[in-house]
Amino acid sequence: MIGQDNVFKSHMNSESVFKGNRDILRPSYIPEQLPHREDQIQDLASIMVTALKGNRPSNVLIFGKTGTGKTAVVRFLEREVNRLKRESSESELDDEFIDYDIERVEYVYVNCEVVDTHYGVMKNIGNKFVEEWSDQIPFTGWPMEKVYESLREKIDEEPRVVVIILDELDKLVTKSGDSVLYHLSKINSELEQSKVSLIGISNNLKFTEFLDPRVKSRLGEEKMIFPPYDAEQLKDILSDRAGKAFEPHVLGNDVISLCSALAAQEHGDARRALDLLRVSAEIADRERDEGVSTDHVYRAKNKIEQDCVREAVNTLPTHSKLVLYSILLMEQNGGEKLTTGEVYSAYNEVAKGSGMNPLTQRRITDLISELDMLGLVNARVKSFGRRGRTKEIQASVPKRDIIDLIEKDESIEKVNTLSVRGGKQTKLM
DNA sequence: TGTCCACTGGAAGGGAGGGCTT
DNA sequence: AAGCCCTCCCTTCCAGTGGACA
Repeated sequence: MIGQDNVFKSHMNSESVFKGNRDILRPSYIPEQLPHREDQIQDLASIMVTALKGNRPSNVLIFGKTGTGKTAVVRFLEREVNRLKRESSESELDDEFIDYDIERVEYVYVNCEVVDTHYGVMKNIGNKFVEEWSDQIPFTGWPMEKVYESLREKIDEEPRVVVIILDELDKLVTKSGDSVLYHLSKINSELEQSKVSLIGISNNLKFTEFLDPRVKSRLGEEKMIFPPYDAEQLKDILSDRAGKAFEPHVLGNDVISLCSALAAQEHGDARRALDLLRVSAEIADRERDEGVSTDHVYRAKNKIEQDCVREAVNTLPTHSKLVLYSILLMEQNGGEKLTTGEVYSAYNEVAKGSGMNPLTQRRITDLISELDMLGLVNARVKSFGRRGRTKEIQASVPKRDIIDLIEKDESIEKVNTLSVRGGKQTKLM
């Protein structure tokens, strides 16, 4: 029941620039057409069509930067196969598919950024073929060999062609090595009824260097490289989606061009372009503006960047937060280009002040490297000759904002900034 | 040219925490 | 309950390093 003065009421009745489903502007949405990826779709379809005939398609490795449509193309084909399967079960298939064995094709999608352990990947694949909860592989507890055996048996229960999509595969390999790929790429020799084909998706061309040569050759039977989109192509993609997502005449003249141009500067990232357009419209909506203007786009750009940093900081483990906090406090007190030793001393004080046992310096060097990888600090190794060799560390986030954000964390005690000196520290060891 | 500093970063291993098996 | 497995986070140990300086 929505009462007379319910807080949502005024918002529910307000006009929106969106025509309805705003998920159309989310990168995960797969549209009916993928502009400027027709060639890639055809290439991949020509490999995957083998599966529809009941044979094993070659394994495929797909490379390309973020937002170049790799996942979209693969999932597009998955959807097409599922559509054929549906039509086939309802006997509505065209005659040309009469000789095909479409209902025996199964797709399994695993995002290795989310599931990044051997066990997790095997478990996820195996459980796709289980309906009963009690038959599921548990999320921990089994030896690897048993998980693999169970996965193999489940796949081989009936004759089928299983296409396993491993998205963000480089994340799995750099974190947990190539043993999953080793097992999956040789699984066909142990299957009696079924066949397995792998599609690996990665935005890092070099990750195959970490692979065992046998795995590398089995996995890379076919390779595809997705080029970045240029500004014109991004414009087509955005126009296509905007037509479905917005009421007519809502978008200002240059809104789509600007979103495309900004995203093209960042290696042609369509995901970025879509986010920009969506957030711009959300800002316009929130301010009850009737249309989206380029001003909204610039503000959306800032908002996305800020949200990214805040999200990254918020999800840091406590000790990483303490390290970042120490760096920011030292910089605020006049320190610049800090060394690992200086940061460690400051961190020691901050950790003790918060009632925590400080970690070792070895561990802190790893945490600093992680902060560097996240783009929250800039750390590079520099030699000072006789004065040693160490990292030179600088924060690359807005100091005051992030200090405030970290101080909101209950487990971290606000530190009297005067106690953490900028510049050279006296050693506490 | 050799020394030396202040680390870097790899390797190995411990232990806690999740959960299964017997 | 005891024994096992896997993952994560961490410590300990230590060889290696770039370049200023004697």
